[in-house]
Amino acid sequence: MTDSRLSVERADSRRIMLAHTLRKAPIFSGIRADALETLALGCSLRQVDKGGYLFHAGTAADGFFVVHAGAINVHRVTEDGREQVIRVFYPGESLGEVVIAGNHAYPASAKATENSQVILVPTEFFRARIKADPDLALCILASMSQHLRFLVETIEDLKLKQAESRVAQWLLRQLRSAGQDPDGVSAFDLPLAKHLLASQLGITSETLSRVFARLRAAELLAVEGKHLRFPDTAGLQAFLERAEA
Amino acid sequence: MTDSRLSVERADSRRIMLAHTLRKAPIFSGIRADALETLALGCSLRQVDKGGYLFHAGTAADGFFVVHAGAINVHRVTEDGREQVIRVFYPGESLGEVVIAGNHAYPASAKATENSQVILVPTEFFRARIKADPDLALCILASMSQHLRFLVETIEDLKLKQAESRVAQWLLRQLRSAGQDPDGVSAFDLPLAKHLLASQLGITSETLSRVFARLRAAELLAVEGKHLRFPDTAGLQAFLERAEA
DNA sequence: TCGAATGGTTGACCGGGGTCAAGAAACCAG
DNA sequence: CTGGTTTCTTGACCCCGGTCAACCATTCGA
Repeated sequence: MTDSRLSVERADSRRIMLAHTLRKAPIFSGIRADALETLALGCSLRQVDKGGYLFHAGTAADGFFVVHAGAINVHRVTEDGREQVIRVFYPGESLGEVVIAGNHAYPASAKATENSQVILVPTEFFRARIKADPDLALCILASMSQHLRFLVETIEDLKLKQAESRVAQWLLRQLRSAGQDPDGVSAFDLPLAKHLLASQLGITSETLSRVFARLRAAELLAVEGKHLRFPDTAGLQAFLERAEA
Repeated sequence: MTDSRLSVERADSRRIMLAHTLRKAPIFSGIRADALETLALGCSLRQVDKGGYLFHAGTAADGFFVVHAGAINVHRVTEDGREQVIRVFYPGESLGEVVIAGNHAYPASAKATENSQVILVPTEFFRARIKADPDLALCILASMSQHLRFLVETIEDLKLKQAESRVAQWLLRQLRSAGQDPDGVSAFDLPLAKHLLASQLGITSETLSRVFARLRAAELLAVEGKHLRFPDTAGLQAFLERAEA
């Protein structure tokens, strides 16, 4: 029965791969390795091509997701078709945990902005796992807290700050999370298309272009395609503090 | 030892009162009565005068709160002093659950907009209770999911809808949640000052005034101080659908 | 190799809503 | 009633940023 042996091996390596990805996800950082492997047994890997949807706002919930590769754009769409990006998720990050509580649908839509792989953690399966291991509930709680903080800050920014501040702030945050020295010359590559960044910041791509142009004129930024260099991060910081408000 | 007996009786009646309020809070709707009374033992009632703060953004977390009476305004303040209301909470609603996960501070500030009483559920105590009764974690999860949905919708509204739509939408929601027949003549009293409502909707009080004036001109609304009457709710609904975008 | 599609930049225009300022109205305490 | 707050309304003005449109720069499939 070579066939059956083969499929067992495949299932096994798949489980190990899933568990490996789950372990790298911050949401499960507090979970023991064996518990994670058990969890991985109920999960599945989904391939989503660029532009493909993981789910639509208002549709029934399969479960929540952990990004394995690629990038997932979570957004709302109005009746007349305009989009507001809520946030873009990258490998290791989790989204849609909101469906674990209650039988509600997703509050937003999610689509891949590049070819992606995501791990689906099915709602019912995960709920059952929570009963066995209540720590899992705390994982979700912690992750949702993070999301909540992010959303609260976003709301403040959207109404209380202008386009320039939001862009400068975002740039400085990226610099920091890229681990660069905050007061030296540094640079990074944009992880998403500019029009998506614009939407996430609540502005149009035209406005983003103009802000970049102004920062370039002030010699605080150099743009080469997706590659951004910052000749004067301290100056950018000062610019932000001046523009703040 | 009349003194001690008295204090026991006081503590007893206080516990019963707290448990009673907690039972009415949607967040604990799934919890058994005896478990709630145990929970009430670790909680305390706080009086907050109008204008007084429950907590400030960034400060260490005591725990989360359930509103017993009054109204609590959760908001963010920028460095230059401007405020953005995130949401106003009324009796039965809970806020600050975000501090249950992790040792982080509150993401926003909360102050009473009228003399209020709130129940404090201390972080450490509640965490201990979760271990004894994991269902409590699910309560928090459900409540945070609600908040998350609310925030996501707020973000969409702030960027994608105009002042008129937001006001009309808010009015119609209030009408519905006031349990009024949605297609008859109806009315309600504003539960908060107009400038607060304006801030929650992400506009200035001047703009709110102007929107009210326009609705009045269209004979969709009559304003008498805090009392709002709606001679034509169907018309208001139509107005919203027209203005949506 | 050449369109066609996609993404980005720039300019001209304009409108929603913010700001400032002056009243009006409501709400007190004396 | 009266003077002082606080809250709300209305008008005049103007600026940020959205929209529309033209124009590059890349990428990609045929």
